[in-house]
Amino acid sequence: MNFRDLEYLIALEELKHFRKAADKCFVSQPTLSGQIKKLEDELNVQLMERSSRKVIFTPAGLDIVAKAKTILLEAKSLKEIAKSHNEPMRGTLHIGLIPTVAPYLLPVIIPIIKQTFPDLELYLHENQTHVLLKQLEEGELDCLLLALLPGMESFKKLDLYDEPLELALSDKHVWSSKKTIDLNELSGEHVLMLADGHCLRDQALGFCFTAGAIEDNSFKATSLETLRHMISAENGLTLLPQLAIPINRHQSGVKYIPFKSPSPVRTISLLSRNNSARQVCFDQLARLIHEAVSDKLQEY
Amino acid sequence: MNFRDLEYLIALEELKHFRKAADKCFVSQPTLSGQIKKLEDELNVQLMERSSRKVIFTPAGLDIVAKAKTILLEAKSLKEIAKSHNEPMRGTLHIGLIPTVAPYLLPVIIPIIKQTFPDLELYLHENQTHVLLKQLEEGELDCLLLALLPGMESFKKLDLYDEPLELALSDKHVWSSKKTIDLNELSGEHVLMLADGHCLRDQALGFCFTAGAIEDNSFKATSLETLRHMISAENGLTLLPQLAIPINRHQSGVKYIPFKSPSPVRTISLLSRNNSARQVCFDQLARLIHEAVSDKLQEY
DNA sequence: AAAATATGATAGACTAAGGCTATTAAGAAG
DNA sequence: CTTCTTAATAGCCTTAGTCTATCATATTTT
Repeated sequence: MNFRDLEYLIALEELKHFRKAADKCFVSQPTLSGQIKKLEDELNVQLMERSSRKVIFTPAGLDIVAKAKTILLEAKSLKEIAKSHNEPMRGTLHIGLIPTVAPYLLPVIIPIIKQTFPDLELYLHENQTHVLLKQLEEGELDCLLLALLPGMESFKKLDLYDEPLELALSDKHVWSSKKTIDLNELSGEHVLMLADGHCLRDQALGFCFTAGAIEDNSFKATSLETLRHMISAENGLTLLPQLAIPINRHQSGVKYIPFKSPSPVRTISLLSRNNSARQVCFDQLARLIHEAVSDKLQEY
Repeated sequence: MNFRDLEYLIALEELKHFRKAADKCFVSQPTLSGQIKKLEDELNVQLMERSSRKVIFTPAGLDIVAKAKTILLEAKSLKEIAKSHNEPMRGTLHIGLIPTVAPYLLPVIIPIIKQTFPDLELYLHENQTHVLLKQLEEGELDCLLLALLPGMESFKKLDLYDEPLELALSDKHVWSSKKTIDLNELSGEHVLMLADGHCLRDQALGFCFTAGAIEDNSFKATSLETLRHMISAENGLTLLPQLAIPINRHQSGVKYIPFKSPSPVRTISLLSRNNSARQVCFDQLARLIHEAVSDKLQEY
């Protein structure tokens, strides 16, 4: 049995005439005759009576024509589904983000995405890098927005923006009035850090180690916001990414000082599976995010 | 697109593995790969991501798998429908009967048919011969139960029973105490007849003409029951088929006298289109009716 | 009654779709 | 670096589906 056979059958029921039905299906009369016969053999039912004057459908034939019609409708609907999925900026998209990116990046990009791609239905998953990578690999997520680190080479990468880190300190701190600061000045200083597992912790630790700074082991923050409050309360120091910093670099008792060039920086990228079907979608999304964040970072 | 392709796709979604899915479908892995690829090309959507380690379905793929499943279910249901029609003694049957047969034959056969073939749904259509023949030809009726007449050769015929005609007369009539009568005794007698169009009228007229009897033109009955009442009221004569006659041959002021051999007789047959799909059904039905009526006629 | 017409079935050849085996290519794992 | 796994590719073969031409049958016309 065959979609084509069902079409032949339906045409025949409609026209009650082999040659006319064959014409309608753009095949020869013997072809249609043969396929109808084949269908009858396969179903082991006589679908119609033929004579040189009339084609009379049996009850079986009529029942089967009715069912055939619903099948062809379903098949058409399947093609419609395929067509609707053809538009790349449509449908659901599961995006993974790391906690040091999500709360600061999303307010910048979500409104623009919603406006530009209204048919895109976003699901946002906040998790640490290693979890996200696993979920991406398993197909639970479609793409990730995170800081690029070694070990991500097996994924397709689209760079979005380079985000400088700045020094955050209490406005009571002796350095609080500095306009800029050199990374090496941190030498010997105690710096507060995020908890294990946050990639920003590892990156910040790297910069601090190079500069000769020391991690303050008395406290490990579980989020940037906690870290920020600790700076204000404990008169400590830390590194924060620029998007987490208010434009005027002074808020709630915390001051933010940019580093002199070369500033410590992290690269935020869009990661997807190498063979993902939605590269077109990701390309467009990456370009949009790149532009939106460039505009925003320019303000600093 | 193809039912087989959809099966391949569903197996692949279930197993997430080309070779295993191919095994499940009893084809080689390259065959399945190729058909899936063909399906993707045809639908112009990527249905899954392949890597040497994983098969991850796209949202499009999942949607299409879901639809494919419903299509295959419908296809299965179509085959079920075919199968159910395969049983010959099942389903609807439109039977045409003539008015001089229906009221006397049906009480004899309907209970037995219902009991023997409970899955047969009967629709009974009472009409005169020429109407029935047209309806049979057009496919509106499946078979006819009627008196065999010339001009029915183009249909498939199954003889059911030969029904003798008997003489009906008032129990006040001088002949009313006769045990039997010879057809030739009707010579010169006035006989009441059915109205035009009833085949029994033509048959009875034939016998009477041969015997030298004369039609009483003052009255033409529209049914056998009217005719019977007229006999009682007018002291007339007529011929009635045996099934319309009470067993004891005397009821409501009418007596019935069988003819001496050779008795006038009509043949009741089952007619169907030569190429009807339900010959098996008709054969069985005919045999059942033949037996039931033989038993009944034996009682006279 | 014979010829013409209409209509579905059959025969035989051709094409293309679908299938197989063998091999390749690309990742992943040891 | 090699081995293993797994999907893709190449090349060949079989079969299903198609076509044209013709036949068989029934109906209508002459």
